Amino acid sequence: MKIGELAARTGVSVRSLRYYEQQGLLKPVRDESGYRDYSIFAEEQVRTIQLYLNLGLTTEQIAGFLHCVMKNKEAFCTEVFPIFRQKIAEIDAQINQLNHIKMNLEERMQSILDERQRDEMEEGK
Amino acid sequence: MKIGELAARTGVSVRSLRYYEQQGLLKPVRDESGYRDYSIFAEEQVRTIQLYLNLGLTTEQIAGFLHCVMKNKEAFCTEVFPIFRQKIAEIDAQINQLNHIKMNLEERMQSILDERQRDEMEEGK
DNA sequence: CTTGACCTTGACACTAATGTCAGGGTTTAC
DNA sequence: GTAAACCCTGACATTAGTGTCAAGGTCAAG
Repeated sequence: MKIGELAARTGVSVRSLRYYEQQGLLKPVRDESGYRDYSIFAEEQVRTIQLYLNLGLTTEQIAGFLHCVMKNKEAFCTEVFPIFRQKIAEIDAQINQLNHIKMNLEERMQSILDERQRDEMEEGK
Repeated sequence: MKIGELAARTGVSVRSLRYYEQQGLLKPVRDESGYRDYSIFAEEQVRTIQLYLNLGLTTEQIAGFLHCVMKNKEAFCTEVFPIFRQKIAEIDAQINQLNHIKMNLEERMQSILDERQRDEMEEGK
């Protein structure tokens, strides 16, 4: 299957497919004229890549375990667990920071409201 | 005050001070030889800029309300509220997305654990 | 009057995945 | 045999703030 067909089947752009290859995620063979030739497994592989990209993993991280995920041996792929744990820890840290910022912003809004209230009181006295 | 002194006082790099100026956040005058000359108010202004950058606002957003925050009239600056509200909404959306991703990752880890368990059972029977 | 510390502008690098364009080769259908 | 549709590589742009370098002007102390 040529790159255009794979792109059409998966909804992933030709540009991205070439990028995944460059990052070591796909390894199509080349035909006589240099065109990429993808196996039938490439389609599932691309969907898997997209899945993990959407979960916020980088192509580098995905490259670290894609080979065993594709063999349906996720369960015995020792590379998967630490990456998932690390990602979850990152997410927790991000959520914490966002909550801090949100609270800070809310405090600021509240103090503005308080100040307005005070000013209205003073005007009215 | 020249740019180096302002950088030393605030802990913000010379590079960043020039960038803030380019983004319309600072407007130092120039002396005869073209050197930037900052007023004494610039120091507080820079600290304020850093505060809001750390809260995740962009220089463009900060430029939208910095003038009135600096006059200590935050309370009557109509520009502040919608920006804060928008930022809080963005943060909520980000937290939601991160939670979805986290749950997805946890489910995946759990299903790997379950699969391992199943395989161990099968081996042992 | 020279040295070193400071200032100026302009430019490129970084991150990560993707869009897009240019310039050129191949294949397919008519 | 030609035009359309496809493929190739390489390169630059995007975001947003900051680091860093080059090439050069200015200033203060000795």
